[in-house]
Amino acid sequence: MSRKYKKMKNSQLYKGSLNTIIMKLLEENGKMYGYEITQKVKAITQGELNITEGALYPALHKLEAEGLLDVEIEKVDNRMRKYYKLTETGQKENVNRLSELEDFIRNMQSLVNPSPKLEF
Amino acid sequence: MSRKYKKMKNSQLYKGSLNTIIMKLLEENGKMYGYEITQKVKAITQGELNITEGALYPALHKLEAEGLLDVEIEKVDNRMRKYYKLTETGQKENVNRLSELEDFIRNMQSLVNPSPKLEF
DNA sequence: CTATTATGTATAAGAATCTTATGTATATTT
DNA sequence: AAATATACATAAGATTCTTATACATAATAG
Repeated sequence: MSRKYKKMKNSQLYKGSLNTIIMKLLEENGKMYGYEITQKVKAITQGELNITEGALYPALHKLEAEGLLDVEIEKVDNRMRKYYKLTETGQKENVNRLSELEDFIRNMQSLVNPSPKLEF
Repeated sequence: MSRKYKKMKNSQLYKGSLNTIIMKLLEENGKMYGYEITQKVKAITQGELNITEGALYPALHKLEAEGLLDVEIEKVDNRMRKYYKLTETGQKENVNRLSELEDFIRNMQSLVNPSPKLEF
């Protein structure tokens, strides 16, 4: 019964980007555990994106089930940690997803920031 | 019984961005009808993002119900068109959403393209 | 010292958004 | 004459997320 009310309400825009974020962070850091990922994301985005456990853990389990992540359990200070890292398949898939993300960002910028109409 | 198979499977990344896209296009073009929006988006993204009717029409109806869009029916060539435009509230809300989108893009770039670690 | 907060994982119920599949109808092109 | 393009609409199911719990230990605050 800890877990104080944390009203986060991330922008809907982040919906669908969690898997890509997880995989990119794992690529970058080698291995990470769930709680560490939430803290890292919060730090990088200066508190703007707060990944909830209810979203994170199912996502990690799914990526593992799909063979994109490997898990390795450690016990630190008597507390359990599940370290995740990309499998080889995961590394290949990560390349695709980052490429998709670049396309996505480029397309969103085209939509929102159209090249100005030329005046004659 | 037309409707040829159109397998689109947009990247999950676009999930959550439809409302923002709609409102931005309406701000830019004054008024648009549904089908026009799908074609415009396809053109701008060079075919990479294909908005489905099953997503678009419910989204338009919801934005209208929320008071962000106004609708105006016209008949062109004996075919119905429902033109949508931003209400005043919608214009204000659009500013917020575009600002959220900028933050989102910035954050995603930070996550994916971190500033290189300095070496000493 | 005891209550809260931080660290750490997990799942279930429900909301929100989207894909896929239809349905209806007219205009245009093949 | 048939297929495609234009134009709207909704329902079923999938996916992803929020919110609310649950359990457990370590560290900090009052």
